[in-house]
Amino acid sequence: MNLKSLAQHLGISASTVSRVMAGRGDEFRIAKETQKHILDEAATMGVRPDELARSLRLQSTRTLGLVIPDISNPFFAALARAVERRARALGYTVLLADSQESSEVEAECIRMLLDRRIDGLILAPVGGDSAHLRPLIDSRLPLTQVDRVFAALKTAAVVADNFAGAREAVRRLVKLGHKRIACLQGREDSSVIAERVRGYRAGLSEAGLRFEKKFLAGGEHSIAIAREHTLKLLETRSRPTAILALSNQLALGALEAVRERGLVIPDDLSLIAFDEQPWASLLSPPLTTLAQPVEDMGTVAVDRLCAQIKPGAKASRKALTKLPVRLIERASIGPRKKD
Amino acid sequence: MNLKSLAQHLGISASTVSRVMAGRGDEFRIAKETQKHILDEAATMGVRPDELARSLRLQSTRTLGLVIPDISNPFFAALARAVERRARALGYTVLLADSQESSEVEAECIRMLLDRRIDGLILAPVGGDSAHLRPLIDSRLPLTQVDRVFAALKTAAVVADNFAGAREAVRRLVKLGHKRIACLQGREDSSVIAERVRGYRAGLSEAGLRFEKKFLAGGEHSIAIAREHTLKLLETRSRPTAILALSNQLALGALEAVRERGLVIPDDLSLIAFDEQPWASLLSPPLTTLAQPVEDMGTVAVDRLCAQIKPGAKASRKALTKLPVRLIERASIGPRKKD
DNA sequence: GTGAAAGCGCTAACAT
DNA sequence: ATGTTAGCGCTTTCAC
Repeated sequence: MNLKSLAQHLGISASTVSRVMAGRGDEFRIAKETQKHILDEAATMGVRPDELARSLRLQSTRTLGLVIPDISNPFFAALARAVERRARALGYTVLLADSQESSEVEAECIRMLLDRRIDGLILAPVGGDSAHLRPLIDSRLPLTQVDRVFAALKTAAVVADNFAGAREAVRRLVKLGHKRIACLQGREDSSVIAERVRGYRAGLSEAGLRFEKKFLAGGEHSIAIAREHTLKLLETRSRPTAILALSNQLALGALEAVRERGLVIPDDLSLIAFDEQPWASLLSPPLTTLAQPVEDMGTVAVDRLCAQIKPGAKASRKALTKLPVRLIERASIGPRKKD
Repeated sequence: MNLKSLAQHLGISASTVSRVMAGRGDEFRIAKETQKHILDEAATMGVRPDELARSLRLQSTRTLGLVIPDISNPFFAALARAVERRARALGYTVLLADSQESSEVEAECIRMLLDRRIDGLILAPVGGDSAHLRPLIDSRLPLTQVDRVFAALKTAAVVADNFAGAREAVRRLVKLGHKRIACLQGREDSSVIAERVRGYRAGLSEAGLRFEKKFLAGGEHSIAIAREHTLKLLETRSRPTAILALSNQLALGALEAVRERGLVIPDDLSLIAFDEQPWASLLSPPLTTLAQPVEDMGTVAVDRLCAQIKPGAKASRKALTKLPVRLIERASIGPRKKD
């Protein structure tokens, strides 16, 4: 059932039906009576305009694409939720694609979304190389990067203040007397990790502590790898008295290692982790976290994207929005014990 | 840039270009040379067929819809991931919609997906009433329900064996000597919860234990509510010595309550929870869980859906696929102490 | 106030 | 081996 057959059924033209169904009956001064007729019949017959045909004709889909590296990571799940909610509020639908932490899959996702003529794209890139994003940039599709971003791409971007967050965590640990503070990182080629490491180093430097290479461990976004690296970290002769884990996944790996080694938090080791999670406060002891403003990140990303989509949009909305990170202090950190 | 202009540019007809771009050049015995021409030029000019126009013409979008109640629930996030992966492998794209645990939003999501002419829908209904699904059923769109299902709807469906899982948990607790076993439930009008409660009662009954209403607590899928109900549960004079939490969210609420009351697991209380999570093994003590085969559920749901989409599909693929739940025993359960 | 006709970009039936 | 034509369902310009 489509508009045309509905029109035939009612003995009027498709144009009129189309106009009324688009809610523009008054605008075209179509008789109230005719309007009511159409609307009533459409409702009872369950006729709704075909979005596909509509989009083809209008060359606009009212659809946004969202590409994230891993929907099973709670941070991205929360981000997706926020994006979806905001987009819905603005009348957009979201096409979600999971790049599975792979640039190849990411490229494929983007191609697919482009084929579907999305009106704009929110992208949390996997990281590493950005060569595969060239066609996207060239397509001039409205684009906002979020979380992980390639600064060189000069697109609108929304990130957490990863630098300040990491630095604050280190400051807090320094204040507690820690001098050997390790950092457990993820993929080094991700902007998020790079910024957090920068903040970590800045925190050390402020306190007059030397950055030690052996205290910068990790390199993968995986619980298993994080566990291994932490085990190694805890083996070193003068082992760290505090660890800053740069994501919730990494924190889980670190916690496994700590448990295996039989160490006690915070007596033997203080721990701070990025990403607030429902289970953080339930660990023994409760985990100190750096809460990212994930809800805001999603909302702002949609807003910044839609600002580009609007007809009169300036081409030059390239600014980077940086949102604050909040330290939630719990019992997983404590004063450095003599050692 | 589209096929037509590419055709003009090359001085050949649009049909030929279309046929070659669809990878059917040989089938139509188009000269190898012509094919190469077209493909090369398309590649360098970055021309790709418009999926919108293609879908309109073919009346098929190669798109599946997936509606889940809450993407920020790790169970559904994992499910979405599995569905996406499988669909991609079969050449489908997934449109994901989050119904935000609301039947109204669910109805809206479904309408939106229907408007976009998806080829099939995987639905994890919010639960409660199914009246709003009538138009969906009437549309005769290939449909598979997953996780939560309305049995009355007679569609293909994929669920975990919630009954057996809950029963096994109770059996295990009974074997440890527990007699006062409570159950912390979510929305009672969800088929998942109903089945788990049924399993809980079956487990009690098998052991000759009486079902006590006051030991069946909860009624909402929320950490905060679960905490409150658990607090009440632990206040009762002869309080339970074991609790079965029917989801990971509910377990988190229960754990908060236990911590607040200053009780020790498993000495004062044994705890088993549905849903395996990365943090379950890191709690003190590690949490005994009932792992759902979420990966399989997603995969099978896609397969069952695609079986309906295939041209020669039987209209009558209404069976319910039930996948096994696995008990992962950890230190959060122990023998009943004298009390 | 309403209708007829053209066209969005594609593919398939029917030419040759 | 390739081209011509019609039409998927919609919106919009132009006409009355």
